[in-house]
Parts: sequence; C-alpha cells; structure tokens
Amino acid sequence: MATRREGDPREDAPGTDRDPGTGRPGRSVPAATVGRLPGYLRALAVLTERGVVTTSSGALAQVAGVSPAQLRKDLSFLGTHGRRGVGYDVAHLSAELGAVLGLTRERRVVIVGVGNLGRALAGYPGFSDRGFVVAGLVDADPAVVGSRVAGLVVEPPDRLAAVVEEQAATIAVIATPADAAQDVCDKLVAAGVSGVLSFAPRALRVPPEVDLRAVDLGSELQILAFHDRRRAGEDG
Amino acid sequence: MATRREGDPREDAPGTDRDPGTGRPGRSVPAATVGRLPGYLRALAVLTERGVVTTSSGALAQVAGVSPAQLRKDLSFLGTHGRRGVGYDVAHLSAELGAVLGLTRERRVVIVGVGNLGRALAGYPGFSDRGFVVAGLVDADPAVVGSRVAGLVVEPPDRLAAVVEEQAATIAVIATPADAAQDVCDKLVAAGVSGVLSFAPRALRVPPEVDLRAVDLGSELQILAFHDRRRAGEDG
DNA sequence: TAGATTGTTAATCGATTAACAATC
DNA sequence: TAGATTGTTAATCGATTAACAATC
Repeated sequence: MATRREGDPREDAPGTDRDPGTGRPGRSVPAATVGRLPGYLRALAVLTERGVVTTSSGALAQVAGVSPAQLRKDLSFLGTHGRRGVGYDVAHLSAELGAVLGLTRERRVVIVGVGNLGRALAGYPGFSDRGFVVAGLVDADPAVVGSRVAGLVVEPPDRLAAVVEEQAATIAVIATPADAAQDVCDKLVAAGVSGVLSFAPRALRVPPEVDLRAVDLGSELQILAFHDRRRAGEDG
Repeated sequence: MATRREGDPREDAPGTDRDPGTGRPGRSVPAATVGRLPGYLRALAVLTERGVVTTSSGALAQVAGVSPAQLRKDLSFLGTHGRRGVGYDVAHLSAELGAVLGLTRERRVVIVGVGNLGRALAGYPGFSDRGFVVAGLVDADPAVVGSRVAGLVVEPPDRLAAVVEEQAATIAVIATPADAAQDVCDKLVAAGVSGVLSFAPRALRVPPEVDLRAVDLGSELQILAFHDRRRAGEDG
C-alpha cells in the first residue's frame, strides 16, 4: 500500500495519493478495480462486435458479469466520463480503458520455463490479442535450449539477463518448477522487469517496486474441492 | 453469499451460518481464507521436507508469504488448534488442512478444450500431485477427437455429459475458445459438476450452487501492464 | 418538460492488522 | 516461575452496495 507519513494518515485528499512505485502523484486506483478493468475492456469488445455504439452501465455490466453500481464506481476512479442520461460511447470508453491498461504501447514479455505450460503460454493467442509480444524464451534443460518454440530459439539460463535487456522486456512469466522459481525471479528482478506473472506453486518474494501476480493451478482446483466436499456432504 | 431470511439478517449467531450450497449448518469460512489454505498446505509440505516437526505461526507464515496474524486468524476459522506457548504440529496441521481441502478423497476432473493449453493442463503434474485425477478430455475439433492425450482418448462434444457421468467427475476445466465457453459451461452444469475452472477470456454465468473460478491469462498481463505504465512514467 | 442515466456520497459489509489475555 | 505463542477481540482499513442529486 502507499507509504504514508506518520502523524496524519489523511494528509492527502482522496484521489491524490502518491503512487507506491514511483512516489509521483497519481490517481490511486484500488487494486480490486484494476483487476476488473480487463474484463470491462473485453465486454466493450463484445459490444463493438455486436455493432453497439452507445451503452449504459446496466448493459455493459451485464456483459462483464458485475453490477451496474460496481461498474460505475470503478470507472469513476479513472475519471472517465459517460454522459448522464445517455450512457457511454463504446469506442471512446474502449480507447480510454485501453490507454489505462497500456494497450497504446507494445509490452514485451520473456517466458522462463519452456515445459508443457511454458510452451502453451508461448503460443497463447490471448497474449498477442492484447498487445503482448512474447520476445524471449529461457529454459534450463539442455535438450530444450537451442530448439525453436513459437518462432523463438530457447536460450540458456545464463542468458536470462541478456535476453531481458536485448528484448527490452518489462514483463516476465515464470513457468519453471517450484524449486527454481525464486532464483529465476530474483534474476528477473535484477535484470529490471517491472512485473512478474508466476505459475510456480510456491510463494515468491519481490521488492515492493516490482509487481507480482501468482496463478497456482493446483490451488484453484483445491479451492473448488473445498466447496465440492461440502456439496457432497462429506464431513471433516 | 448465503441466503438469509428477510426481517432479521442477524438471526444466526456468528459461526453458525448456513452453508450456501447445502443449507446444512456449517462453519462459515471466509472466501479470502479459503483462497489461502492451499498455500498453507504447500508451506507445510516444505517444512515437512525440511524435517521440521513443530512450527510457529511466525515461521509458517514466513514460508507461506503472509503475516503471522493472518495465518492465525485463518486457521481459527477451521477450529484448528495449535498449542499456546508451543506452536503447531506440522504433520497434524497438514492432515487437518488436507481434510478441509478434500485431499482425503480423489477428485475427478474433466477438461473441455484440448488445444495447447488444455493439453498442458491434461499433463500438469501439479494436479495429480494434489490428488486430482484428469479422467476425461473433450474437444470439438474432429482432427483431435479420437487421438490420445495424456493417456486418454479425446471424446467429441456430444459425449460431454456421458463422460462426466461415467467418470464420476465433479470438477471441470474449460479451456475452449471464448465463444464456446458458455455453452460448454451450461452443459457441464447440467451434467452435474459442482465446480468449474475456466480459462476462457469471458464472463461465465453459473447457478449459485455451482462454484466458478476464472483465470484469464491475458488479463493477468494487462494488470501487470497497468503498473508497468506507471513505473515507466507513461502518461494517460 | 419528462425520462433516463451518470457520478458520487453514505451505509454496509468483509478482510486485515494490532494487541493482548489465556495458557502451554 | 518466566518465556513463548496461540486464539480471539477490537480497531482499522478497503471494497461493495444502495440511494440519489446532478444533468443530459
């Protein structure tokens, strides 16, 4: 969370918080809101495809799977303006959200770990669809290094920092086994990436200025199993 | 959220809420807590491997990447008991968490959509490691149907309900393109699965008794891009 | 003007953190 | 007993929902 000076936790007026990463003044968008923005952008793409020109918070929220109140609240953090009594212009709002989410510039991604999952991610159309370019692949297995995957030659671990730099990658994906993940992560951070998406089933530590997101596929199923147990009436 | 009768939202004492799925009385565990339990189980496995017999909330929280206070609070919802002044028995706590997360019984999983991602998931070791059995695969592509993937023959879409039933699957994974996902999801729900893990980049609707979790890989990168923009000092 | 819909405020709810009495 | 550590309560914080005045 944003650093606050002691003594007066309410020193800044709402909406003028300091950005935790840069210290520069910036609009503070709640984490929960940021997490829903990509969904809104997708929903707008669906409406565009349907030829819808103007929409309302009710209609857009329906497609996005949230409540109209939540959608309006979320958009309000972006200072985005619909028109009262009218609604939102689909093309305009798409452009605004795209800008907020950085679609105006290509983001370059390095994937470390080229097993089955890493391979699937390297060719995942959902990445390129949204403006991400998989620009480098790294793996520790000598049998994999040098092979061509998704049009790229897989590089060895000692080339990791060089690949990040040469490719100007700012985002990294970790798809290695759990026990290699922290070491890989440390090296990626040292190489200067600003964000890491990890699929390794373990907790990773990153410095506060680096953004970490972790997806643990096994945990997702375990969470479903928790509810499955209850539904099946198993005791415990 | 749990259904509540009108007139008195505080009719049940805390901790005696009705289970939303079954209506039976059950200990209510907050969703945020459930989401962290798999991480605690993983952390305990790490300690076990290190030969640790007894641990403290501080040590375990460190490995799991949370605060000691949060760990203790979370465990308190399970009625789990450590010993004051001593700590937690690693083996005992592992067993308790395993039971809560349903590791005492095998969970059978059907994967719909056998593209690159579905294929990677079919062979993902993190599933079998945690007691999940991938018991069926379904795909709409005639070129894929009938082929063998991860030891299973891929079945056609019209066999979906039959596969769920024959394999006694209670959990489904959707790895289809976005436009097929809702239809597949409806059929899985009709076939009786209790939980769905979707990788399709769109909002899905399920009835309240079915548990839905959605992982959108493209959105994950977009969320990282949001922070990357700010760190890079791009305006917008 | 009348109807529709936003943007925002206030109320509610849930989750996290801090502190400490209980107790091993 | 003295020291350690839990389980729980209270305080804080953040997120969601509801309601409505502003305004197109």
